[in-house]
This record gives sequence, structure tokens and C-alpha cells, in this order.
Amino acid sequence: MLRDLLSHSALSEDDRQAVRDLPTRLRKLDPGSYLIREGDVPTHCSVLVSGFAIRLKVTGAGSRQIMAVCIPGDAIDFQNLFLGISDHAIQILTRSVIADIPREPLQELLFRRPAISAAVIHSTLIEASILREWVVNVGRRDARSRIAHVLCEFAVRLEARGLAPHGGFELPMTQEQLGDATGLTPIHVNRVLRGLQADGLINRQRRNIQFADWRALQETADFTRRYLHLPGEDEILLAAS
Amino acid sequence: MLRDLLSHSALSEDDRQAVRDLPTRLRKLDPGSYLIREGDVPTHCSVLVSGFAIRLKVTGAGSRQIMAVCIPGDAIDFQNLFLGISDHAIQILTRSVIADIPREPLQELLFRRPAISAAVIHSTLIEASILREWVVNVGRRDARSRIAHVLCEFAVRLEARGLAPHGGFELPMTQEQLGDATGLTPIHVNRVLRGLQADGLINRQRRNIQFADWRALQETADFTRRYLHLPGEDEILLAAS
DNA sequence: CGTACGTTTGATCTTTCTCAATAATGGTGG
DNA sequence: CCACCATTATTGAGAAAGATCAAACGTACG
Repeated sequence: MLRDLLSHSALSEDDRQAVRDLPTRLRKLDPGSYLIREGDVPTHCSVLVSGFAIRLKVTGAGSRQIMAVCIPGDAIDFQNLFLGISDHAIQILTRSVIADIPREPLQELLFRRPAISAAVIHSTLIEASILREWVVNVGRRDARSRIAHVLCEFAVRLEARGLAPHGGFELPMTQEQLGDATGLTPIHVNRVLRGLQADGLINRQRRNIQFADWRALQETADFTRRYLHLPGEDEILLAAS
Repeated sequence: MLRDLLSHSALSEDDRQAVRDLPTRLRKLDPGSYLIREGDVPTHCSVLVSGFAIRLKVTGAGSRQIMAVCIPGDAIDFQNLFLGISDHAIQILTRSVIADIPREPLQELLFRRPAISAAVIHSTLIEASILREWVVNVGRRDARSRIAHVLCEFAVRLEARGLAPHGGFELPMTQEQLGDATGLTPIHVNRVLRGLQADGLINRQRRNIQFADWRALQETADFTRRYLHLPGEDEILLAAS
């Protein structure tokens, strides 16, 4: 369960068992419901066991911005373990199962087991790296590249968790939400999506995306997987840590 | 030195001393030089002792995006302690002094002292929070708000470190770099800047910014300091951690 | 079987970009 | 100390990507 999240770091069997021994409470949440809202003071750390969720903020003018898509196995809020007040909301996209871990036992575990602390730091740093890439995506790429990039990132992250059915996936969000993730209007998202299809980069029926030309899609997306810091690939040195 | 960076967490005197005892090597860097480039494999962790720096990435199309401005006292790359390859570059803005800490002693320190690990997690989480706000800024605010927001954030962060001369500051970057931080053209940055001045929100001569109407500036920036997770204010609970 | 939500399409408008050029400014070498 | 040069700031006019407004069409679900 928490094992998923720490999958990038090599933990000893002892450490793994200690994580498994954490007290957890499972609960189901429906699409549209909020796990946390901005300004909340949470008392536990949650892990997304199954389903999808998004991190989002709302501007004073009322528009929404999605900053991350959470996939099964993601630890949703170490934030709340260390920071007092949530600076963003987390909304459920699809019917999900959440595991809540009370604050104190987890804090105590981190205190006793440095390897787990290191794994948490590692995980948080990767999250920051992905956020940096989102800033680039939204700040400096045109609509077409932005959307292609989100699709690429999502596919690769799913694949890395073993959740991707070969050549495509079911996008867990509406075109409006895709717009909120890319800083675009839903109308424009739609046009770009059809553009990508017209040019033979993707096939699509409603939310099901198939990669018709993965190479070309990556190209227009300006996508490289380095920022995801996935094991394997060019990062064998990481094992040395 | 490292004390600055850990200032949000309460560390015991022992822990503080252990940080001070870390071996460091100081060096000076000139504006425009790179501390790290994307793709580098660094062997130490650096702290910005004095001066300013930026985190940036370059897209395939060649445009630059700045994702963060580093101010004196910032630990620049815990990334490199845990992640193998740098996913972004760090460029020096003003003549700076950098303290390099070799990887191993710091890793070992984190392993031995859980309170310091916790402080690092805390610091990294705040960095992530700031990145989320940047995604919102660049994704969902218009040019005027974006620039005002960057100015507000910078002022508040400086002030929190005790580096802000009352009602204004010296912006350590060109209008072009301000554009790279906000996803705008330098030309447009210039017009917005004059617009802010014309409306009496700021006064400005070259890079010196004075806040003529701080309240109104915050308003148009849609700025709230919560995401900076500064001590004081609404976050007294944080002391409980 | 109707209602709500999501998708698709069209027409028009606006913000911001691009291209082009001029004016300050600060640093450098003579 | 001054002339020169490179960088940075400023201004103008036209072009374009994407937003806004409006509406029709599916599709799923109660």
C-alpha cells in the first residue's frame, strides 16, 4: 500500500514491515468529493489506494488550476504531516479508495527510521521536479504541446506503476479539467484534441486515448521522461544512494 | 549558514551544532554563470550564502522558463542529494557566495539526526507549495496579476529573511528574466510594469521597485501569503510538530 | 424518456506575441 | 575622463493564438 509510493527507494525488509504495520483506515470516496480543501487543517496523511484525484487551486477571479494528477499508489499529503494548513485542495476524479494514516504514528516512524525519512524526501523531491515541468509546460509551450505533454506524462507515470494497457489509456478527466490542468479553455482543448487526432497522433473516442504515433506525440509535446526520475533508464547511479 | 535554511523548524542546539560542523567549501560565482546545468550529475549540495540565483529550464523550442528565484539562505539542491541527475539548471543572477557541502557527510547527518531530516522534508514541502502557486500564476492569471504576484512573493520572502529595506527592493533580474518567470514577452513585461506604475501601485526606476500601494498591489496580484508557509500568522500549530 | 453533463462547432473579440526600431544605461579600454 | 559597445528598457504597429459568447448535439443516468 504505502509500498507503492516508496517504490523508487530500496528499503530493508524491516523498514517495509514497519510501514505495513502502520495503522490505517480505509474509506471510499465518490467523484467530485474533496479529500481536503484549501485552508483545511488535516490530522492524517492519506494514500490513494485506487482511483484518481487532482490537486487544484482556485484563483481570486474564480478560475481553477490543476497542479497535479494523483494516480493509484500516490501518497497524497506529506504536506499535511509537516505543514499546518493545506495550501491547495484535493478532489477525487473517479471512485477511489483512500487509506488514512494518523499523523503521530507516521511521524514517529519517520523519526525512528531514517531510511523511510530518506524515501519520503526522495518522493517529495520527485513531486517538486514534476511541478517544475508543469510550470514550464503552462508557461512556455503552446496549447498543442501542453496537451500532448500532459498525455505523455500521464501515460508514462501509469506505465511505471504497471497500470497502462499497452497503447493507450482511459483519461480520468473531462476536457474542462484538462483545460484546468493546462491553463486553457475547454473549447480550445477540444479543438486541439481533434487536431491531434486529425494529424494522426492519437485516436480517441470520448475519454479513451490511444497513441497512434507515440514518437510524434512525444515530439510535439517536447516530452522527455528525465524529470520523472523513474528508475532504470539513465539513472542507474541513483541506486548508489 | 545552513541555519538560515532550517529556520522554519525548531532544532535542538545539538542538531544546530551538527549542521555547523559540516565540512563546507566556499566559492564566489559571477552573474550569468551556472551552478548546475540540466543533465549534470552533481556530487555536493549547495547553499546560497549571499546573492541571488534562479532555477530554469529550456524547452525544445528554445524558450526559457524560470521556476524559482533563490534568495540568500536557500539550500539550492537537496535534489542532488537524492536524485541522480539534475532536471533543471541553476543560474547565478548577482555576484554570489556558494557553500558546497559534500554529499556523503550530509547524507550521513540526515541518517543520524531525524530532526534534521524532518527539517529537510519541511523545507522541500514548502518549495513544492511555492511551485504549485507558480503553476497557478502562470496558468490562470493575466499578465498584470502574474507580474504583480511575482513582485509580492519576492518582497514577502525577502522580508521573512530580514532582507527587505522597508517599502521596496532591488529586483535582481532584467525584464526579460521577469518575462521568463511569468511566461511573458519582455516587451509585454515592460508595458505591464509601466501600467502598474501609471496606476500608482509601484514606483520604479530601473530595477528598484517601491511599493506605492502595497494593499492594491496584493489585490491585483491575487496574492495571499499562506502558500509560503511562513511562521507566525495563521500557522501557530506548526510549532506543535 | 427527459434531464444534466460533456462534447462539438461557429463567429467574434482580446490579450499577448512578433517584428522593428530607438533610447537609455553601465561597463570597458584607450 | 571620454568614446564606444553591449545590454537593457521603451515605444509602435500588425499578427495570431487563444478566449469569449452562443448554441446544438450526444450520451449516460435516473
